[in-house]
Amino acid sequence: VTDLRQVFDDLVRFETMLWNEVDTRLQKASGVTLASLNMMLIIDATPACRVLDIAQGLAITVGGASQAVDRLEKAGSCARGPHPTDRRSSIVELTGPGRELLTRAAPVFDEELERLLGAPLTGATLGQLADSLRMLRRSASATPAKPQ
Amino acid sequence: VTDLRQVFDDLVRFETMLWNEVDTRLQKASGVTLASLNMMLIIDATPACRVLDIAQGLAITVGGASQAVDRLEKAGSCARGPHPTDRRSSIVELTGPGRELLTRAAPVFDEELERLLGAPLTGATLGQLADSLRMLRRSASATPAKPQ
DNA sequence: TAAGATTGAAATGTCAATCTTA
DNA sequence: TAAGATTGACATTTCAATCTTA
Repeated sequence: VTDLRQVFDDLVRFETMLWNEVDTRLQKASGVTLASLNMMLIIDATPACRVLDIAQGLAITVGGASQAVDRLEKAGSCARGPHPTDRRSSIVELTGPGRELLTRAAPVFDEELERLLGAPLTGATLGQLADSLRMLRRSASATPAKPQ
Repeated sequence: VTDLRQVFDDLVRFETMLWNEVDTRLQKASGVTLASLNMMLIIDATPACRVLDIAQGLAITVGGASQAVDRLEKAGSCARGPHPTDRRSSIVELTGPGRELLTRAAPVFDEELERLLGAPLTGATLGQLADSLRMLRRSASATPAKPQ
């Protein structure tokens, strides 16, 4: 049988190393943090993106997402606008400079992912890993400790 | 070909959800944070454990590990003692209450791992996941962005 | 000089309380 | 009442500077 503690350990430690290395490289090459890039990718991919959508996309709390938007907005990479049908919400959009930054940083991001995630595994093994992680994520989303 | 951004996303988000759910359950059931439990497991498993060993085991910086030991020591779960051959170092050991806490919290930890990691996957799939993560972790350790 | 460790400041997340609008 | 969002207090990590000993 598989040692679940070992799997947990390898998962958490690899995620930490992966995040830190990509983040370091990204800041040196493009001046963006990985957290910012991640958020910009979500904003870019979500039509009429709300703060709540960012929170769910990043798997962080709404409060944390609101503060993250503050920082990205202060940096000039995104802006809040009025929501057309719900005045409790704002629409978060990338600014011109934000879009530029995203265009510049994305290739660096992809290079690092290839180096740390793609290169060490064969195509078939990587495909199995992708399937397992997608399954685990969906399963965890469906079975929260705090229901509702 | 596999979408590496999607793999990265699923990996990071699942890790976040897994960590937060296990942490919440652990605090309610045993009054320990997952960060503390993780550190106590390393201290328990490492003979003559130094702060540096904890940093490497958790994949965090030495500064962060030093502060983490401060907190665990303040909580009464571990203690620094003199290193027998190197006076720059300390030896970190679990106290009696720390060992008790570890004994009480470990089963809760294992239950949560089974629920969120073991149950959603078949035995064979889980075994492949374990192999891939071990490989990726070793690979990332061997190819740091900052050499040495 | 280098290695192990500590410290303070800055960044980023959680949580709980609160505000506004559905 | 509930949902979306904001805010302030707190926790934990990184980074850089510093201290002590090899």
